[in-house]
Amino acid sequence: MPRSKKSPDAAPADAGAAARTKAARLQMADIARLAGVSVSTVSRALAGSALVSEATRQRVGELARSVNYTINVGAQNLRLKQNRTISVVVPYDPASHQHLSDAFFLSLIGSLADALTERGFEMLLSRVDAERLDLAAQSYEGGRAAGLVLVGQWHHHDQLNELAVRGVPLVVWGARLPGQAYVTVGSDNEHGGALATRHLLDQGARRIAFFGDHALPEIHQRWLGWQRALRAAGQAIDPALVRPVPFVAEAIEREVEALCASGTPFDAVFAASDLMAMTVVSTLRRLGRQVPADVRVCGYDDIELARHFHPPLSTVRQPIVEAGQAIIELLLRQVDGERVESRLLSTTLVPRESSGAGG
Amino acid sequence: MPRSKKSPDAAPADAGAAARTKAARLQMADIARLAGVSVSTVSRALAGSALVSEATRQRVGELARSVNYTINVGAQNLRLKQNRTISVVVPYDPASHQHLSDAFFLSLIGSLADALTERGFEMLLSRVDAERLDLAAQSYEGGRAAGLVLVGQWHHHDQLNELAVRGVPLVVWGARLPGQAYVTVGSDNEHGGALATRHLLDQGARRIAFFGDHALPEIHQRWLGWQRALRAAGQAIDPALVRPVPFVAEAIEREVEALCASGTPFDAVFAASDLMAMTVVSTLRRLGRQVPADVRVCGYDDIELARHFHPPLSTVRQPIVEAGQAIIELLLRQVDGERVESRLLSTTLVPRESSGAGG
DNA sequence: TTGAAAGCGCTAACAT
DNA sequence: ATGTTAGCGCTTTCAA
Repeated sequence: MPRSKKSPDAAPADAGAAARTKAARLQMADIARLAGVSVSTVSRALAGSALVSEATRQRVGELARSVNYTINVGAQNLRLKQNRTISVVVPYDPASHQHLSDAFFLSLIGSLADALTERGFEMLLSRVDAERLDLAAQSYEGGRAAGLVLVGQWHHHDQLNELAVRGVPLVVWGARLPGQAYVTVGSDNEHGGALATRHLLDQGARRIAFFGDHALPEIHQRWLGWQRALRAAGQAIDPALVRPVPFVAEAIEREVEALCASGTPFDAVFAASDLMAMTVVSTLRRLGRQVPADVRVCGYDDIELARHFHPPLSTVRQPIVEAGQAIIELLLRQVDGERVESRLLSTTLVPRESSGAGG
Repeated sequence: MPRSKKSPDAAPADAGAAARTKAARLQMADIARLAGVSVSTVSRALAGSALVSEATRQRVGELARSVNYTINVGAQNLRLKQNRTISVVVPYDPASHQHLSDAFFLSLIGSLADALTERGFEMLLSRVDAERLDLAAQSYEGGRAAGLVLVGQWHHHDQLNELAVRGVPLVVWGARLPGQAYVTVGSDNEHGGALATRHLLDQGARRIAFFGDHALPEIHQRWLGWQRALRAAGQAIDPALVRPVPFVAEAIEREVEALCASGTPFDAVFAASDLMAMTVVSTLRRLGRQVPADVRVCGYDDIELARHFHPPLSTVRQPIVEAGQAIIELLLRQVDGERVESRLLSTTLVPRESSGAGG
């Protein structure tokens, strides 16, 4: 005996299937029936079309609202081949499988969310193994997102280039690199590094250690800035003062201990991030060195807590809100088919007490 | 002259329309053509169906991979009426129109992202005016998300109840309240408040001020814990020591100044969040009061930076990773049609130097 | 001003 | 083992 023509598919017997929709949600046909008009009319009314009489538009609109009907955006997108979703991807290092935790990135995500919300876009947030960045493009390829934001460039210049060449609308938060086909937004890391270093010199420091993993593009540029400022001041670059260290509290603590134990004299630290600077300060203090009296410290990022730290942390501000806005602007312009250039955001020095500045 | 039957719609002349897809993405029909099979076969092959020969499955799979084809999840969801997306909503106070910035909430979002990624779900992140929480349900009603997480309860008990009654799968991070139809996950705020307070008493404090807006449910419960611990110690509750203050740095600073200026003696502060505690500490220091020598301070949350603060901040830990896991677990069980109970996560005291503990 | 009907990209019954 | 076909919820042409 043939099934009813209305249901070509078997009634789902797998009642417990994960993520299966429960109670059927209202749809346009329901509203149409309730309003006594056709679905086309409902569609037009809800879209505010002038093709529908004022009265009908009102009636349909109110009806929809009163029963909490919301248009099915998936179906709408499918039909319209459009899409107001942006996928924000945070690559993670599979080795450290670190959780999303750095205050700076978290804030950046907040500012991206704000920038998207302002423009009526939605944000799809996901984490992806940094070795499998090609996966990041799936939400685009699958039509789920109109474009991609990658928060953090890591070592994956080539994979990113490939995505861009493939035509994926993409903006990466990170450093501008030679031979780069993708669009980046980032702060002027080299300038920022130089600002911090010159400031420490101005405060009387003569032996400034650099803390940070300069294999990463952004950190590398901050390191170049450090070198440039030292050279400009006529100082030699002492390799013993370069302390490559990942963004991991334990590693930072060990590195501070190692530096102190090494006997290499130093009277200042420029750390590649505020979080790192704070860890450096607390470790120095534990080892009996005063900040800023014995060691002047400057960080990078200017996260919210920097000014409440003790001593208040001198740092280089990366303009987070502006960053979120710029990333989204450049991305949406790409989505519209425009060709856009990478953007370098200006950094500013925020001198506070940890470097012996102000009070 | 009639148009070709293949294109019932006008060719989009609005080339610049925002968020319009550019170059047509590959679809199943393309793969089918390239592989010389029907779309059904491609669909089955990609789904790993046993109904397709091993050879074909391989061939189709490789072909799809080689051309970066990804299934259109929107269309798939529409057809399957399923959905592996969860909408995470952060309500914001329209008055302060504060940006997403508190480290605790940001970390919680990170842990939600992790919990969802683990389970193969995607996360849609959005901010919504706290007065219009009904909007939060739209992503569910519109079939865009299988369920909702609300990060922060604020004053909107009633609106939340309404959502729950309407059958929206929903989990709220916040306090468990009487007459609550929705599911919450939150830390045991009253116990946490009592823990902190008793700890301060144990450290010798006798006049403990409470900082926080106890009109908010979670803070209210921490405040109750404070009261309970004081009573248990046989202390009177001095209203002058209750300092209701919002989570805004300037307001906190002013409140500390006011308390100091008031002449009301106090030798400890229990602050409703770590961020607040840090601001309190830095303000006290500016006013010449030593922490912990003159004033012992304890916070709430145990954000990452608490232990690197100076002095390292005593606090009550809310288990963030566990929170993210619990929220997602309870939500997905609701999505599966199960009825679930709210969950109270245990809090633990983390004594550090700001309260005069350890070293 | 409205409705009927086709089709967005996919899946699955049904027919081979 | 594979193809044909209907239809998920929506928008828009075309016809009235």
